Amino acid sequence: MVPGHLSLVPSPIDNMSQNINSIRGMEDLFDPKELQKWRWVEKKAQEIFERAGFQEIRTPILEEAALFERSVGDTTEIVEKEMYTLLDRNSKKLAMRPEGTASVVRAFVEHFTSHQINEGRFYYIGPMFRYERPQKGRLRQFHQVGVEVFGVDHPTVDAEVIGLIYQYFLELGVENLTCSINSLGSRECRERYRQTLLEFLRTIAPGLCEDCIKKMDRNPLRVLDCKKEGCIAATANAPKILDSLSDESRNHFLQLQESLKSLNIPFQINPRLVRGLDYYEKTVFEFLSGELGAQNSVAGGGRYNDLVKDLGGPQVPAIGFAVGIERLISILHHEKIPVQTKIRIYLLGLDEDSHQILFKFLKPLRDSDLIAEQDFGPGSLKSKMRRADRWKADYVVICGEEERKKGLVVVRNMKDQSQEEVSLENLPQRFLKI
RNA sequence: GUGGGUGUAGCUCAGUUGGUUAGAGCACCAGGUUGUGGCCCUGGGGGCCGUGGGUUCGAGUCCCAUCAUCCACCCCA
Repeated sequence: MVPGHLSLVPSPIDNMSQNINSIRGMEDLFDPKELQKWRWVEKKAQEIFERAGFQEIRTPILEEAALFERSVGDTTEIVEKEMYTLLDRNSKKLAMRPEGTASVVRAFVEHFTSHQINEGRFYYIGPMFRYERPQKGRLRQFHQVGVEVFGVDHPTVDAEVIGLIYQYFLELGVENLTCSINSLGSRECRERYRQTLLEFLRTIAPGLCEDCIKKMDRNPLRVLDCKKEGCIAATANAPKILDSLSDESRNHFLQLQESLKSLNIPFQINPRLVRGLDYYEKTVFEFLSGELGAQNSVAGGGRYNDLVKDLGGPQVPAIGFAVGIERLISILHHEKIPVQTKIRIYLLGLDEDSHQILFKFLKPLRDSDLIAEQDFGPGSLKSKMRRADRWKADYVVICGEEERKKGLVVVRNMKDQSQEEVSLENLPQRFLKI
């Protein structure tokens, strides 16, 4: 170390013995049962959304930070406080995506609208990143499945989209969800409402909490979202956004309700529902679970008719939503998950020569769509059998000196404990008839 | 960023008013037939008691700091 220089970084030697652990709020997934749920959730999403004419899209995790500043909004919590940003080697400011919509819109503008294709239906599955304090239902790396529909501004499409999530939950067997909807109106309605609300809030400001007073001028709508009793009471008589809607927006909202009813989707109107992302307008919605603790929102979304244009594309209306996979999985208790029932075969040799003989069968067995593993480990037959059992083998193929002399192997059925001798030539076929 | 709870074996946790070599269950390993798993029995390995300071003759136990984790606020999926 250079004398006179303070080293803030521990020397490599100090570091040597220190374990490196996963970053807070980011998890390793390796529990087979948990992963089974993940696959099920992902598979169902593919099925349902592809049946509804959506195509998958995979966008990069890293984007220019400006993308999110311009879409999600640079005064939102997500962008202000929670975004993972970094400078690349050219000092370009990048961000790990905190949500999916912005990237999909960026890609849509880049690859579709540039060729006069102004409609499209996309779905995505992938990790999102937000620098928050982890707690129940909240991680720093979490995963979402989401969909975006570009090209139509029609309430029936809103209902279709909400219906798709509803069906998704239904087919996964998730219960106890409530769907809340609201309308923020078009940009014009929203601006008009902002003014009336602001005027109202000023008159009741003394009754609001500190946070709300701070929020008031920057984003007055969010005051309505405050969960403090005092604020809820103080704003009880606040002008309702639904009263500020233009005729067009109001009709849109009413038609949406009609469509939802005809689809038999239960919903409630929550006039205080305001989403934390700036790009929403008109329809917003959210699915809440009663089993999640404080972070009870499993899915949320809304319409964003001006975002495509804001990001440099033509005026293309759109609507989308995202489902939180971790939250979804945590309320997915009753496993209706179809289990894989392939036969598991454990090849167990007792000496080197037997290993060689069995090894010849390993690939053929796997090629016949069976799950096969060979034991090369140390130990007695007893301990090898223990391993086979722990591995949940259906059959164990045993080969030792005795078998080698006779040119056969012993096949043990682990369930009924029966054993039979099978000649080497017949070994792969032995399992095909099961 | 703010508040509260918790950090002892791979996992779930005991650990008395500070007092010898720190415990249990599960898991793991070995043995109980010289070549046969689960159940049972016996034995075994494995802990700088999160980390760093302090008080004390003596700290897993008390004090301070720090880190991690969980829950809540905030915000969101």
